[in-house]
Amino acid sequence: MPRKPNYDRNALIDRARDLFWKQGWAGTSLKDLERTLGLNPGSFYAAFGSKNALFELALDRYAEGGVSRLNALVEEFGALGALQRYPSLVIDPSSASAKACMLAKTVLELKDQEEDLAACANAHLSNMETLFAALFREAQAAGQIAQSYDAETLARRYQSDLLGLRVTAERSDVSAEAIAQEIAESLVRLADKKPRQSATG
Amino acid sequence: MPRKPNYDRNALIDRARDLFWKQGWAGTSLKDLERTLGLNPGSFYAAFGSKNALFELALDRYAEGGVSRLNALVEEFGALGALQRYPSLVIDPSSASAKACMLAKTVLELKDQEEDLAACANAHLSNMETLFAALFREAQAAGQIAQSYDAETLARRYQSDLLGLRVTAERSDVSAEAIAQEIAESLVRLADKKPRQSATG
DNA sequence: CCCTTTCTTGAGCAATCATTCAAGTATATA
DNA sequence: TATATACTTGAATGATTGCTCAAGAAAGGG
Repeated sequence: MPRKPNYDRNALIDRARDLFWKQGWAGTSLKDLERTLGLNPGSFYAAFGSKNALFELALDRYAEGGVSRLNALVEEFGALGALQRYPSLVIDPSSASAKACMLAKTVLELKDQEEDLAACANAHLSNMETLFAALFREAQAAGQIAQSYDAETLARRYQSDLLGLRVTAERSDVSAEAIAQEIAESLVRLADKKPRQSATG
Repeated sequence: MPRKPNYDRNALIDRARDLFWKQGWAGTSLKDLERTLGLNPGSFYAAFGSKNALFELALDRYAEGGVSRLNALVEEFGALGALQRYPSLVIDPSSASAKACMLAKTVLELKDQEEDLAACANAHLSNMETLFAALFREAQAAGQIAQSYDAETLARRYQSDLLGLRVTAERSDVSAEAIAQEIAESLVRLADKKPRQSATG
């Protein structure tokens, strides 16, 4: 009997994700959202409940996108190939509304102010790290990376490099692409060499 | 004839720097500042002019501290020694009010909203990169790093790794220290090996 | 002690914040 | 076509934002 909303909720979440990604949590007012989504306050709150609820949906949507882009690379290029190409993909100027990782931005901005949202972003980052570790293990099983490395350690370092790359990309497109290449090349060097037991102080 | 302020302006800037560092620009209200600095609105505006003006002072102060800590390491351990120790120093839990770089946080938060402040942070980051490059050149002159590397490229990559490390440190103290060690060790490997001309797509 | 100069106080400003809600509008079923 | 059910509208809420300014308090020089 009722009436259907005259908007595509899914598309609205995408647009909200892009806006939050670019402007951050505090930097995005409800007026901004109303304008970008074409929604009046009443409709907005009927659809999403609150600004924070929509932000969490945007985080989930963002993380989803990252995972599926990574999986697409795996299908086409295999585990190691995906790990090598992901850095370049993620700072591709033509792709997204921002370079820096939205999850990292959220943790940095909201750690002290909105624990719940920061925790959500953190969980998504941990999940990505787990995916990376699985890919490193796969590359090891394929003999492309020496068994002597710990996949979890490699994944942590890889994610850290990725986060740095994406911060750098927010500052300068040119030097970022070179760094992305270096990250990819460094993975090749893990094939033969064995890691030392760290003893440096 | 006049009266002297009953506060230490320098100390206030330090405290403001710590607060802005932890909470960000939007996350720090004037009420927060008044409380932390022990200043009423009138005194605050007499002393600093505006919230943004104080934020810029805080950025300068922050950058100053980074430079002088790096220089102290250089005096004690030389160029390469400083580059190796700086990552660990910068995420030392006992040192600072936050792990992530305040300059990077500022760029990420304010790039689209407060161009002037973001540009200021950006300039400080570029300055640090220049310092890193000089240290890499010094290490090359001392025969500790192969001449075939480009010091500017090494500096850019080093800074990017550092930024990633500090974002990671904001999430987990334990894995960050391990990454800091890896960054230090990777510098040693630059001694003998020659870089390939990058040709990977 | 007086006077000038500066600093401190805190009430108050307009603007903006996220959010609510009552009234009006459209639509699918009967 | 009537009715029930949602959705849309937009004015209004109280809280908070960064900031101003007039009035009062303190302290140096004479």
